[in-house]
Amino acid sequence: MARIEARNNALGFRPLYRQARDILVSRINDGTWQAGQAIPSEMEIAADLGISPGTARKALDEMEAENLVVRHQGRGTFVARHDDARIIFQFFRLTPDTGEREFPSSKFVGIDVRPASPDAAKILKLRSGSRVLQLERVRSLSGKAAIVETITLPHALFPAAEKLDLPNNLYELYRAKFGVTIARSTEKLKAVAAKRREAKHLGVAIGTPLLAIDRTAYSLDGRPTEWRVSLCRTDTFHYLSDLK
Amino acid sequence: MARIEARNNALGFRPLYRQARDILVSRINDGTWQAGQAIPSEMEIAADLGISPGTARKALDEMEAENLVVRHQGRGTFVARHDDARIIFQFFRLTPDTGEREFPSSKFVGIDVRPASPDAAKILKLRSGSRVLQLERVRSLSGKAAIVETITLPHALFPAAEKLDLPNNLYELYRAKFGVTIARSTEKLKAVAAKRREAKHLGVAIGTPLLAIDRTAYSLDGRPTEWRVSLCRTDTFHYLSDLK
DNA sequence: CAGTGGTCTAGACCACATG
DNA sequence: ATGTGGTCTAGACCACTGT
Repeated sequence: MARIEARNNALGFRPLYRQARDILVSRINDGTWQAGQAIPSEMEIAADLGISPGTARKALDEMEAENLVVRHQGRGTFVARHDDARIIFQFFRLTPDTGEREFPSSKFVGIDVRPASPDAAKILKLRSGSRVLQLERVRSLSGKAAIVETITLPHALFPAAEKLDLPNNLYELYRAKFGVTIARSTEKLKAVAAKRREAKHLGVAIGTPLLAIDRTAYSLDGRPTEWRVSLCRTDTFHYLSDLK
Repeated sequence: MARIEARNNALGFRPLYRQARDILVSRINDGTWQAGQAIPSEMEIAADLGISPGTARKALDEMEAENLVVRHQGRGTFVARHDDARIIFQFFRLTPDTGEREFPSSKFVGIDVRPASPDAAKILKLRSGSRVLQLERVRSLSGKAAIVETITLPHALFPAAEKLDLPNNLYELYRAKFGVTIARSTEKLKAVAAKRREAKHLGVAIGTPLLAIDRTAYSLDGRPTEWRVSLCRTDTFHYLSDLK
């Protein structure tokens, strides 16, 4: 169907399996294959793209390593969903000191559309002054307010989102309603003192040390798509980081 | 040389390439292949183990993903060194807010051998009361004191280490002098208020929010080998975490 | 049983580094 | 020119899931 050139020696050599990966990713990206659905078998993909099964398999190996697909022996290969537990915990690292990892609940305390601040414009690569959607929420773990969070999104990518009933799992919303899949993110962590606003929301004294997480999240096409600043109390929680 | 059984169907099936990986890892672990050295070519390994080159390659793929070896097209495969920049930054995530990542300098301020605290014994899986080596140091980035660090090691694994001249890069020391290779680690992060001791070392006011990093590091054989608590000022630095 | 992904093999050729 | 790792192919068989 979509034959790939094997050789492109001049200055840029892209392996066949990576070209194949890009084609398969674009089919997820453009909605041809929806989250949770099975994609064609390795043999079919190989035939479609005019490559050998081993090469198609290597493309899928990469996509599995990137958490874009999930494979089940004997069943097939499926587009990853953001509500699979392991995908959620890919991004959510705050954990109770005792007990199991847990998905937080959310209460939105602010939703509005405004011109992008210089910081927001820079991080999201927007023209300064273009409109952004700003969400504020308080998240709880084990029934205890743990996180005060400000989320900034390009309004052009999420039109009229401010009129929706916002769910707990935003990344699943981005995908389902706006066709935006968050693939990876970068977080910068600092320790800061609680100011009046967050102290009130979290029920701690002003000046209490909080963990500030400054996250930029990137969609499948590699563009920065969400800016999120989270202030977390860490008296009974911690941020878990595995270095491999 | 060391033939592997292909089939072991009864209740535990271990792929050939993983059995091969384990054999290769043990050769790094026992010092047969030293850090920085080239290991035999894929063809030689395949012949040695009585497997096909593709299977040997897959074993090496895994080891490369685990940062145990580094491959260079046309040159060969080499045992990873902890002084390779990318291996250092695998574990050291504190970064100046402006500018490039940088390796910190160290000044040791305390070295002694003592009975393990209950916490230390639990984390390092030691009998309570067995002896541990405890190191304290202050680390600087861009010439500015940034981290106060307490490192706890099983004394039995690092005999007479307290008499050595301790270098900046401890993981390279562990490997070179004691044959212990640190392969991965887990970090728990919290925001805490500076107490008198760390405030003095870092030149900040008591009560300043600091980032506390509680790291347990595991050696090649999977056993907890080092416990490290780092208190970091994050006014001009941040902890970088990539979520993929 | 058929169909899927997972493992393993065997060999050809390409890209890169070194002598 | 040689040897290394990297890519690609083609096919066999194994393990698992559903019908």
